[in-house]
Amino acid sequence: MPELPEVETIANNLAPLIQAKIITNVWTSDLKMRSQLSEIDKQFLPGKRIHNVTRVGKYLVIELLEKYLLVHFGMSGRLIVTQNELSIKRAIHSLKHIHLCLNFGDLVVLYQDPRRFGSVRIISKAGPKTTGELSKFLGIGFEPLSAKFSAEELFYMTRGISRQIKIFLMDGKKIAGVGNIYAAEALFRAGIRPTLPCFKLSVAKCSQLVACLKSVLLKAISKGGSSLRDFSGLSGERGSFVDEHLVYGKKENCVICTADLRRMDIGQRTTTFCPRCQR
DNA sequence: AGTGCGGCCTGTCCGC
DNA sequence: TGCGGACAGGCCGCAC
Repeated sequence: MPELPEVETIANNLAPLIQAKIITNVWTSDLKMRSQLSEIDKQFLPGKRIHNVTRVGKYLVIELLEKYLLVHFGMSGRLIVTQNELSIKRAIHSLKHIHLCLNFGDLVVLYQDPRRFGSVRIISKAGPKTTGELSKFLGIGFEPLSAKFSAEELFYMTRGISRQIKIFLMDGKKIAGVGNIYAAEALFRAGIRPTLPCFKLSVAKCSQLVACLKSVLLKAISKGGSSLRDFSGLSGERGSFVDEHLVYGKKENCVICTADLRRMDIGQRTTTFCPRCQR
């Protein structure tokens, strides 16, 4: 389940591999995903050069001269890069759930997504010219690692909001790229109960939460993300941040106070927290 | 406007 | 060993 650190890792790994290269050939499964390339898109891509590979929220942004190719990994999406000694045809036939294949001649980038919650789409730069504008265009909230996302900002954003803080953290229209794993981990590290109504966050708590969210995301990026079930890097390598999860998916006791961790559904998502450390 | 919920998907795991 | 059901959950569309 790629969140910000995983997508950042994918972008960082993919950029040097395909930057300045030209797409020679495109194949799609045409199976229904949240969105997929149209016939026009498919005809457009061949011959186009990759200018840049970045990340906005949980989107992988493959930048061409006139357009953005956006990949959202949903729950189970991943990229696989393969050298072209395997022809496209053989790669598609030997791997299941491939929905997009970008051929660059010397290598092939495959998008694989068993659950098809992901999306692949093309956006014209006629609207959003920069990735900042793209973020606005997509309705994506604050990049949590940007300087603009501060304690003061979070305090301001949460005034008059009654929802539980964990749901707020995971709302991409408010804060970009934070999903179940990093919301749970940041709240644990900040000592904040996931069910706390947003408006009850003090300035001090906002400050802790912003610091913990930033540090947990940065640490995860430095470790290549969390490798859980459906996520692995480009060539199948594992992100090692999974070893540093303190509450997400944990059944052991709290690493700080040894109390039993509690599991509950928050916004239809399983959440683990420490009832003693998180108040 | 803010909020909550259902639906989309299939591989994996667990209990019988 | 085989099978059914629970579970994983980001995002969108919709209703209130």
